[in-house]
Amino acid sequence: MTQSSGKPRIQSQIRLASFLPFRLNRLASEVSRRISAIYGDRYGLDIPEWRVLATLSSRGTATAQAIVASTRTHKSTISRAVAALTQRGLIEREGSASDGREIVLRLSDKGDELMREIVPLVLAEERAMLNRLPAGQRREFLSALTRLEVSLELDEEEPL
Amino acid sequence: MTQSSGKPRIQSQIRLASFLPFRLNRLASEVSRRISAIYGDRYGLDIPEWRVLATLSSRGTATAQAIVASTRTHKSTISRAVAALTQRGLIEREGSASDGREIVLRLSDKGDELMREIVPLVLAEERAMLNRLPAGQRREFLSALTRLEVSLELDEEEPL
DNA sequence: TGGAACTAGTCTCACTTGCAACCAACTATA
DNA sequence: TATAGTTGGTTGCAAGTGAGACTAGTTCCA
Repeated sequence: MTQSSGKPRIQSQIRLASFLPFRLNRLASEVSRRISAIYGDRYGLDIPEWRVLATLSSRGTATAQAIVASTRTHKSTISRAVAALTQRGLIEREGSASDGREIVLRLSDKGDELMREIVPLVLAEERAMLNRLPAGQRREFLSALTRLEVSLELDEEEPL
Repeated sequence: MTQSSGKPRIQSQIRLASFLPFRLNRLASEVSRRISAIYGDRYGLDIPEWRVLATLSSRGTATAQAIVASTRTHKSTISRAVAALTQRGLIEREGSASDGREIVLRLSDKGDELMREIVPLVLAEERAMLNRLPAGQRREFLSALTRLEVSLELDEEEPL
């Protein structure tokens, strides 16, 4: 009665299994789970902490605000991650000369060593997942991803 | 010093902007945000509630356990969503004849009407996002998604 | 038939995170 | 140089969620 009769003009049933946001969330959380198992279990970092370290590893220095903007993570979350990492001696904070409100962050030697250890493991796991796709499809997938990001304006990030 | 000298054999720097889990999470949350704005703002449903309704709309009836399995959502989350939806009169609970522990769930008339109203809006928004990709790339993207799901074993769902 | 092992669903607890209020420091305008 | 508005960062609070204990009901098998 629901769909076999009458005018099926409008799709009024939905299947979660083929519904884009559901699929993306499920995939993203599985991929994150596998990656964060590396830095989480072995090194006791959570996702926000990892993002801070990765940003600093990539940029050298950054303010909390810059990390907020580039990771699209809430500033209170970043603030807490920064506090925890400082506590553990993995990053260093230094007042900015030009703006007394800002605090410039950088990896400590200890943090830098840690990242040199973790990053190759994490990138290897990322590669292993992407390699489940044949090369052509992998390229297409990544370029579609890029196009969606641009189109949804997710890529507004200051260049390094 | 870090990368311009010596052996760059191993990649020890990371750029979040090109890091798969980061990109997937960001995309998934943006896509979810846009879709859930529809059923959230206008109809006061959260994501777990939406998942329950969508599953029931698609299957007709289901137990909480079946919804847990097919949505990969924690059973306590589903339990709360079911309670809220029952409270609002959108779904009905009926003890199972064959198994006294189970409760069979189905949309109420009110819930069915609601879904007939929401689903076309939601699907239109999903289509609008996918249509930002040209047809060929869209196909490739979706089939890569499927392949990743299979490969990561995310698709173990009972058939309808 | 009488446990032992298992399953469906609820509930409590702890943890994470977003919101929003807040403080301190900066900028612009008069 | 006083004042209003803005911005960087922190913190208290509340909401949402997962882990896991718990209850009730079922299945299995001696």
